[in-house]
Amino acid sequence: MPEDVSLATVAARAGVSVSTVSRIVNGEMRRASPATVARVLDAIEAVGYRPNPVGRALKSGQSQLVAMIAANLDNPAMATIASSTEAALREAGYVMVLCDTHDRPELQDEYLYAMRAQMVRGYVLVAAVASPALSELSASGAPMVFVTRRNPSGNGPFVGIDDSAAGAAVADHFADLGRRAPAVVFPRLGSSASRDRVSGFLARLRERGWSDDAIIRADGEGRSHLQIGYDAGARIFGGRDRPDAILCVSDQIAYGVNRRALERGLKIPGDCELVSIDGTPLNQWVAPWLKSIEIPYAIYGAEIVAGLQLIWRGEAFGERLLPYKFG
Amino acid sequence: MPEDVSLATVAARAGVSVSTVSRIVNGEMRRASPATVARVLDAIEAVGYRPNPVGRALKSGQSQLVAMIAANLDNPAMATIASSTEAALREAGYVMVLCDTHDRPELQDEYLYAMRAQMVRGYVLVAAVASPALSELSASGAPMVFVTRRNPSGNGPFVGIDDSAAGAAVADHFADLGRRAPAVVFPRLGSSASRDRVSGFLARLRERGWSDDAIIRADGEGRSHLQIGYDAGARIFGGRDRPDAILCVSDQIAYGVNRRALERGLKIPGDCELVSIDGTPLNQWVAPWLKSIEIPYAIYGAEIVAGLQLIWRGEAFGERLLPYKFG
DNA sequence: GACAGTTTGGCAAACGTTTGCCAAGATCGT
DNA sequence: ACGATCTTGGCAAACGTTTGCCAAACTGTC
Repeated sequence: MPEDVSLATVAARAGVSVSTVSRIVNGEMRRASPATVARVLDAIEAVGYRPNPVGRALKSGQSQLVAMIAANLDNPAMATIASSTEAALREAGYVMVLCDTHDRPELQDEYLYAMRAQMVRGYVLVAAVASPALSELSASGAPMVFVTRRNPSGNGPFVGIDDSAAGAAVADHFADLGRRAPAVVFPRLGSSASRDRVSGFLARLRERGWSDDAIIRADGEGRSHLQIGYDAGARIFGGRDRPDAILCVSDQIAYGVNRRALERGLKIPGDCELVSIDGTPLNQWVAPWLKSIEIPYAIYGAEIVAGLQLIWRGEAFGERLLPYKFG
Repeated sequence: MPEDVSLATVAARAGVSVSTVSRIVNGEMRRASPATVARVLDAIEAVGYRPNPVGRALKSGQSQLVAMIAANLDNPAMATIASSTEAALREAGYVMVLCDTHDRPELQDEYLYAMRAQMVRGYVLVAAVASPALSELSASGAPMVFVTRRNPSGNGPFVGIDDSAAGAAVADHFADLGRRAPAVVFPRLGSSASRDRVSGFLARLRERGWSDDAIIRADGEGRSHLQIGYDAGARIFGGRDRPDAILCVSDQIAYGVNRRALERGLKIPGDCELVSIDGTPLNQWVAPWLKSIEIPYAIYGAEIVAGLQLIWRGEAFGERLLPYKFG
């Protein structure tokens, strides 16, 4: 209903100037007598005034918008991160702008420029990829938080898990279970997360007596983790050395590997134990055969926003490693 | 790099006035001599000018923002709609703001007001729920497109499938297969989509000779379709009349029903044929046992944006029913 | 009763645009 | 050579805010 109500509308109704209303709206109550304040507050109520974020942004040089630049929304894990971040931002009075880069650096750059033009308050980069605009922006000191993958150019605030430790935990699990032929499946173009998971896994296996070439490694090309798992599965199950335990660095890779296993008539987890890192809740429903390191994506949003707020206040925010569960 | 470049920067460098630059930026080439145009274009290039969307929005009363108000991002189908819409909007030069209402009317209202304050160009409502602000906004003639669920208050532009026909197609499938005891599982608080799917299914079964009480109906409470399916599954499989074919009005409901079936030791699709309406690509990987009406969510974005553009041009846009595939 | 200090509130500029209007200068027809 | 018309471009207002600064009008003090 309130169509065109601005400070001027309120000011006219309360019989004061625009500046007085503005100050009251912004909580500077000392700048007016109690009587005036009351009159203005009444007027605000009466006409249903709400501050115009655009005018505010123009004047102050920053909007209430926060950009989330994500690599791929079709990935349930990222969708959950997006959803929880959106909720946390709203809670804090901000509005989330969502950009899906499909993992392409040019698109990421286009978005970064567009978002700066929008005077966004901050950037949340989920699984960011290296790109010119990113290093530029990161160097300029813009408020940003990296999620899942660390800043590909330099470092910066990070929210995620201890990927290396997660990989090691899976190695321990395989070893404790008495498995003899462990394997790991990962994307060829690894992010920092993938790499850390794999190297943590390998390092722990070495510590527990495996020789390096006794560990089967299979990577897959492309951006689709489903396809990566499926392709790698072909090589793993087709080779001479059949693994009896496989670490998949993401849920989707595990889905792909499992499909291949099914096609080959293998029993999961009977013939081969499958463990993934992600552990989205959907697994319980559609992939009960899958054991996972569960990453608490649903609380990422709160951590991300807490981090942003620290940065806005000028305080330090290095990294926040969240606890995972091996369920 | 270009930090604070505005029309004024360009104007100063080209030795013309701000207005001239503005007009040229907006393509009004006839308002200046070719020489001037060239000079201005050079200056724009040199300083790396990009129009400030905030200033523009303030002046023109509308931003380049389009609000997507979705019920639940954790649902892969909606995530895909969000992703494809985002891509189509970017293509057309707009920026998507994402709001997740978790199906709650108050939150939806909060968002609608916030988005109007942002002077968004249009609204995309995915699975909208009835709420005061929605009827208000819808009555005010704001540009909006309803997706998946029709406008709960009145009608408006719609993008979706012919839900009733989809339900009927499943009924035909069951009949043709010779199934004798069909069932349907749906959420108690049905959206227009759910209702149409169910009624299309029932109507066709009646046409093909079933009496109304021979058809098993099971609904479930709550917002989680997974849980709805799981709960309904308990009743369906626990009852005396075991169905031999079940229509689940969404993928997630089917996941829930299937889990229950597994727990009861039933073979899907051997003992009972399961068909869902949604058919997200993930099914091929994690639910090969599920037959689906496949809704082309990946092309929703393009249709939605095309619809918005029609509306912006003042042309009519009633509804767009997209073809589904029964795969 | 004069002076300083404090309240209270308004004026006006600024943020980056867009656009109606006006004014020179150029072009043309007669 | 003179008015009519067109071209080219600038001035200034406006969109809704915020905020530095100034000016009344109080309050209190000696």
